[in-house]
Amino acid sequence: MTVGTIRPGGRTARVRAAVLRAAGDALVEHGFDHLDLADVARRAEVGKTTVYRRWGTVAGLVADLLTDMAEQSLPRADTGSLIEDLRANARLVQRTLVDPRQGALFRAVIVAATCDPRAAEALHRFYAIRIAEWAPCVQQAVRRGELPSSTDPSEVIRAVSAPLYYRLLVSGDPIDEAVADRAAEAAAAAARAGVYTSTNSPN
Amino acid sequence: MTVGTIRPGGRTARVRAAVLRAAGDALVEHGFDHLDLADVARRAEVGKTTVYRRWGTVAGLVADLLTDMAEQSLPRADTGSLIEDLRANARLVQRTLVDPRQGALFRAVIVAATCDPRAAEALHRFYAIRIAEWAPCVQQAVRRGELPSSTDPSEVIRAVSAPLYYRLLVSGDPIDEAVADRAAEAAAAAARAGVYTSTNSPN
DNA sequence: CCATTAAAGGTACTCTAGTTCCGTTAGAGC
DNA sequence: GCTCTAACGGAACTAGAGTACCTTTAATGG
Repeated sequence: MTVGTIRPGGRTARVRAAVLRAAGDALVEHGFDHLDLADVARRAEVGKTTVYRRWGTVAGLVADLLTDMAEQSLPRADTGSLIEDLRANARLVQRTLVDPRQGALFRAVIVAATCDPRAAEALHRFYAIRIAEWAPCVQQAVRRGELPSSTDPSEVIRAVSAPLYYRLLVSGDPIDEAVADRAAEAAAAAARAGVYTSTNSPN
Repeated sequence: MTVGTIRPGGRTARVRAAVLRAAGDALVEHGFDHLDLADVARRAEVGKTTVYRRWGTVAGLVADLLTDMAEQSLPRADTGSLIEDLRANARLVQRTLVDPRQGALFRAVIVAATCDPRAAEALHRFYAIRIAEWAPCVQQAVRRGELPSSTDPSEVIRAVSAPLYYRLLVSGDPIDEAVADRAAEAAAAAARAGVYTSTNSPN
């Protein structure tokens, strides 16, 4: 065997999978702070040296967890109506954030992103992917003539999620279906009013 | 002197002020994680035992810092036009989040809130106060007939901030004046469309 | 199937965040 | 201005997160 060969197969991949799963569990239970890499190693039935060598810090581990999460994506809706599509998106986000496990996970990775550049990079890529996945439903609405032609699709999708994350992280207000629906309606109303057109350069 | 007297005056208050200022500086420099209470004590020229005794944990200290921040509030705008008032609010938030010191501080306290119940409580009270301070400009717009009568003022104010915080914490996209203005316009458009009316109970 | 060596595992160690203990300082009441 | 004690300060101590070092396992290429 030649020198310098990388060995991603078999054991290495198995260890990574076990550690990431354990990291998710530990994050949900203890949160981003109070997260002990030795505890993660124990849960994953893996040497703690391995965890420290491969991931180094809690933030590094979370960054890898996010990269892994970005790979599994959910299909977007396509109902033929902008408001219905946006509502579907808003409710998907709402259910995710309200879910005890998923919600805690998202909080944890967002926290990690504010502490570590790699985690931040992974988080931003994650949302860039998610937003790009849903942008087509705005583009279709433009083609159908529901929205101004120069509407920025990403901006509309971001506008749907923003109020939900604001509640999760900032105001702490409850995130129910009514809130999700209002977020979708608000984004649609603003888009229709031309707020998200690229020609709209406010003084 | 009687047993059980509390002594908030003089030294105690001085120590608190010095520690909170030092905590702010340290948060801005190192962030919420990597924050060492011994370091805060050193900066404040105070015994580290004192810091541990009075605040216990990093999260506890940040919670107190937030309580202190909530007390100093900025006056709201009153231009006589909804969109102008909302724009003023959006730009105020934008400048705060973009400012190196303030931005880092806000990130830190939001992170602290996801880790500690007391910090969360303090954060939610902080934003409840800020939102209540700005709600009157929506109420006036309602009185002027710019918005439907049953519009929820708090919801409009939240809608202005949400996209900015979303960028700060989630997507990592830049937060410039144009973004702030768009946030204000979007909130105004949605409000005018009746999205934030209490009678709007989406299926 | 065998040789080679990434990558994992175990143990002993270090270093520092957080605690304990006790002596000192200074604010509140008379 | 004297007393009492809440609150602060310093130093020694403890625990556990993170590191270093060396051994063992198993993936890869021939």
